[in-house]
Amino acid sequence: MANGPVLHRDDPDKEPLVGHIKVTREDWLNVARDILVTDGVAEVKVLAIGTRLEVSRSSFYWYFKSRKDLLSQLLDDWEARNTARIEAHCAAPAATITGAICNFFRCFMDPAHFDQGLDFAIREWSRRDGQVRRRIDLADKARIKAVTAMFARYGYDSYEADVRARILYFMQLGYHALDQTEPMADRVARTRGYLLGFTGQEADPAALADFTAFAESLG
Amino acid sequence: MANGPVLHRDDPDKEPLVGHIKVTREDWLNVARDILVTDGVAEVKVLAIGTRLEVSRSSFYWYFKSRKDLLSQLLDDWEARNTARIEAHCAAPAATITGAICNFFRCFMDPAHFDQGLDFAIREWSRRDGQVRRRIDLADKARIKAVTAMFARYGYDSYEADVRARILYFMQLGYHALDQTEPMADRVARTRGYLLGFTGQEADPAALADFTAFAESLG
DNA sequence: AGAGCATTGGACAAAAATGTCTAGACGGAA
DNA sequence: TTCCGTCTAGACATTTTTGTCCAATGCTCT
Repeated sequence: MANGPVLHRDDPDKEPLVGHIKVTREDWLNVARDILVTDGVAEVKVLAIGTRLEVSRSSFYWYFKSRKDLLSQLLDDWEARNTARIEAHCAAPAATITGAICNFFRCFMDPAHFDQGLDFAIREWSRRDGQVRRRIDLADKARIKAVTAMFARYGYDSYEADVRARILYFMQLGYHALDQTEPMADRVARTRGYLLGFTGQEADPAALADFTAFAESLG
Repeated sequence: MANGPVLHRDDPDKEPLVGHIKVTREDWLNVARDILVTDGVAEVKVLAIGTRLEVSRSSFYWYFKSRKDLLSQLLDDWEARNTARIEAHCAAPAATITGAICNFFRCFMDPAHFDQGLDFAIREWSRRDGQVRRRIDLADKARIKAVTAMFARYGYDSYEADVRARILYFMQLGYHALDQTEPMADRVARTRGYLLGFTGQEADPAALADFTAFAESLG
């Protein structure tokens, strides 16, 4: 999607090349990012990108040292795009926590503000690459910190703000991280609070005891 | 992980081949599944599997027509494993809905009952393959139907059971589906109920109005 | 118009991955 | 033991993808 420029075509018999527009480094990056999002990192191939840009692979190696170099720059690009957006939206003023949460949602709804597909694709990529994984983890920490601060602004104490931030953030992102190292007990405990509230049983101490016993039995 | 058999080695100077155990179709399938889970479908390569099994690629083509054929059989295998387990756990008897939800959780905690990594890997795979996507969609429908029936057994009406089933199911699986076609308004509306309950503001009509207006403004 | 740089095409090489074919090893049945 | 069906190694062919090199083209500036 969304790679504007049509490119250098010097077939002698074709168009006289009036609107000749060169393929830029950004063009390569844009197409690469699109393929990363739709097909995964394994499909980000030099020839495929070049074909879509209607140029040979040669010019790729003008802008990038290698395929590996391209992937690295793709990561830099993502880092500069998404995390700062979330932080900004969380910091936006609102009269109530409800309004602030709406602000948070808005961030994810405008592709100009946040590319959800890109975030997803890189999260998937991180599963197979330790380097990428480390950068994702740092980004998540920074983002959750921002959401926590948002809740804290409306009077939630440290613990309450943190739990709400994590659930809100992971509900929205789809909890793709799926941290296999996190003990199941923690996930149950965290989910417990939500379920009790949602099922309208928060006043029922028996149900709370059930869940608590269950979570502790996992230790 | 977990590929027991060591294999045919007929180096004349090595071991006399006493415990000769052949590589079976299941061995190929097991290693392929493991690679699918840890590295994604793109990394499921004939040579890689063969190396891990310590046989040449030749015998692969004895059991499978092609790489494509292997992937197809991997899908069949997954279908037979996971969905039925969820349905069984949801149908298990429990005194209260709280207990039933605990049963549901247990299903995901025992790798013998449900391979979460496999489910995740295939969900990811489905993003790039329409055929796979269709099978995942059918599986999700069947599973949510089972969870809905579970809530219904404890007195929730049709709508309430369905909403709770979806949230419980997707919270647990991590909402990997991330259906891009589902309107954002629907997601907000669905999440709204949760958030209102969780933040303890369900008694606040102003907050409810805020969310409702927001969801409707997305029309 | 000419010089110089940025960019590109196309030829070449090499690596990685799939698939085919054949000879042969192994074990069980005749 | 011999024979046959099952399974495997290794050679060969092909396709896909990456990376290198160099000549040539178009643009910009003079």
